[in-house]
Amino acid sequence: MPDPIWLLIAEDLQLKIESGELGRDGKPLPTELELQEAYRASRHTVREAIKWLATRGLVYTRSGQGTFVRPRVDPFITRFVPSLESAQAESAAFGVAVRDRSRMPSVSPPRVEVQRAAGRYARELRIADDEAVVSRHQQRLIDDLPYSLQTTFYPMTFVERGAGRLIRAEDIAEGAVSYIEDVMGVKQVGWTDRFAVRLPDANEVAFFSLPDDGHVAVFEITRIGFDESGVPLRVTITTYPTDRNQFVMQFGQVPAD
Amino acid sequence: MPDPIWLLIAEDLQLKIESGELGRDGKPLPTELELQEAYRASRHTVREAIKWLATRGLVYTRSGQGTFVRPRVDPFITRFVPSLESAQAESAAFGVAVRDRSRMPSVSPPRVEVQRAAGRYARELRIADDEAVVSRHQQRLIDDLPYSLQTTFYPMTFVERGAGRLIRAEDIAEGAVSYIEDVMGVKQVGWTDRFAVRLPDANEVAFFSLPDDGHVAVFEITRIGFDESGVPLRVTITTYPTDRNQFVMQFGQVPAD
DNA sequence: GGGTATTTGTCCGTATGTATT
DNA sequence: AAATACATACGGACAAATACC
Repeated sequence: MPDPIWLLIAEDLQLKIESGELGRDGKPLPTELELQEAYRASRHTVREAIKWLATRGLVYTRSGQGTFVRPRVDPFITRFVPSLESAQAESAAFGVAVRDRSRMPSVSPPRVEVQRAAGRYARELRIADDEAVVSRHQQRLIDDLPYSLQTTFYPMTFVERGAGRLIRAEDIAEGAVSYIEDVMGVKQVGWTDRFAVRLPDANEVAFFSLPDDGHVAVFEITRIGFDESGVPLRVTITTYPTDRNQFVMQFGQVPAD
Repeated sequence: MPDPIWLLIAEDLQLKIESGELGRDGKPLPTELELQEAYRASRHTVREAIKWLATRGLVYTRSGQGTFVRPRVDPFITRFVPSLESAQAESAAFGVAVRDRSRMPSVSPPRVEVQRAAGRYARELRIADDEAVVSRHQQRLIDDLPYSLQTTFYPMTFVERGAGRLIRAEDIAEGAVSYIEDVMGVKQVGWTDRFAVRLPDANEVAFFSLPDDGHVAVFEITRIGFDESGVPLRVTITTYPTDRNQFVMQFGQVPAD
C-alpha cells in the first residue's frame, strides 16, 4: 500500500517549506488552484495535504487570503528558582523571571469569586467537599502580550480569620502569600508543583490567541503551598501555551548562567 | 454567520460522548452512514465532524471497524525529588519513582554512538562545535509498557580519561553519573532541568504508539549535570508522551504525602 | 463605501480502494 | 468469499472572508 497522494503532496510541501523554497518572509503558499495544477490532483486532495500540515502547526490558513507558514517563535523561558529564603521571593517570582530581560510584566485586576470547593480543589486543600473557597483569577502579561492565566484558591475561613483583602478585587502587591503570613501568621514553608499538559479551554484559546484546531496545548501547573504544620493554604493553577513557553528548574550547585 | 453543520454535529457528538450516551464500554459510535441519516448530512460533512473530534483526542477511528471513544488514561506521575544527598540518588530516580507503586521498571540495552557535537549539544556541554561526543540512547519501560526515551551525551574525552564503559553498549547498573565519579573523580553536584513540549518524531510515534495525526505531543526534558567547577559533564534528553504523564516537583518543607 | 476579483470554507454527490470481521 | 466500515480521490456548487480598486 503506497502512501496516499495527499501525504506525498504534504511531505513535498513540508520539504519545500523547510528548505525555504516556499513561504519565505510571510509570503503565502501557492493557492489551492495552483497546487491542484502543480500536482494534478483534485482540490479535495490538496486541501487534505494542507490540513495535515496545519494540524502539525507548520502552516495556517486565512480565509480569503491563503496559506502561510507559521513563523517559529523563540520560546520564553521561565525559571523556577528554589529560593527558599522566603515565601515572598516565590510570590514575586513572576516579576523576577521577567525583569532581567528588560521586559515589562503586568497583571490584570483579579476576578474574585466565592464558591463551594469542587472535588479536586477540596481534595488538594484538604477541606470538606462543600466548604467555601475564594478564587482569585488573574491574567498576566509581558510587554502587553498574554503570558499566563492564573487562578488561586484559598479556604474561605482565611477571610473570616482576618485576610479580608482576599475577597477584594484588587491586586495584592506584596503577594497574597506574604499578606496571609502578615495578617494571620500562617507561613508558607514549602510547595509542590505539578506539571501537566492539556487542551486549552475556550477562555485560554481567546486570551492566548491560540489556533482553534486544538493543536496547541497548554501547560497546567498546579502549585500547592503548605504551612509549617503541613496544611495546604492555597492551590494555584497557572496555564501557559506550550508552543512558546519552557520551564527551567535547578537542583544543587549550578553555575550562574 | 451560524456555526457550520459539521461543527454542530461534532459538538452534539461530543455532548453525547461526555454524557455517556455514545461510546460506552468501547462500543463504537454510529457508523458514518448512520450519522449521515441521523443528521441528514453528507458523508463528507459527517467525516469533518469526526475529524474534529479526532484531532482533539476525543475519538479515534479504525479502518473497517468504526469510530471509538478514546478511553481516558489516568496519568502516570513522576516525582522529581531534589534529594541532594548524592548524585547517585538522582541516577536511580527512575527506579525510585516507580518501585513504590509495585510496578516493574526496565531499560533496554543502550544504543551507543560516537558523533561530532551538533550545535545544540556542543553549546550545552560547552565544548567546541566539532568535538566528539558519546551518545547513549535507551528505551525505558514500566510493566513492559513504553515509558520514556532517553539519550545522554558525554564528552568523548571522558572515554579517553578512563570512562571506557561509556562506549560499551551495556547498561551501567549503578548509573553512569556514579560511574564517572568513581573512575574519573568528576562529581555531579547539581543539574538543571528544562521542560519543553514538542511534536513527536517518527521514532517516538512508533515507540509510544502515538496516533499519527500528531495531536499528542511529548515532553522533552533536558537535564544538564554540572561538576564542582561548574563544568557540564553530560546532557540528558528524555521524552514522555504528554497524554499520560505528569511531573511533580517540591520545594521547601512539604508533608510526606 | 461599494463593487469585484481572489481565495479559502462548507457542502453535496459519486466511485473505488483497503482493512476488518 | 462476502459484508461492513472507513480511506482516498474525483467532480461540482455556492458561501464567506479578504484585498484592492
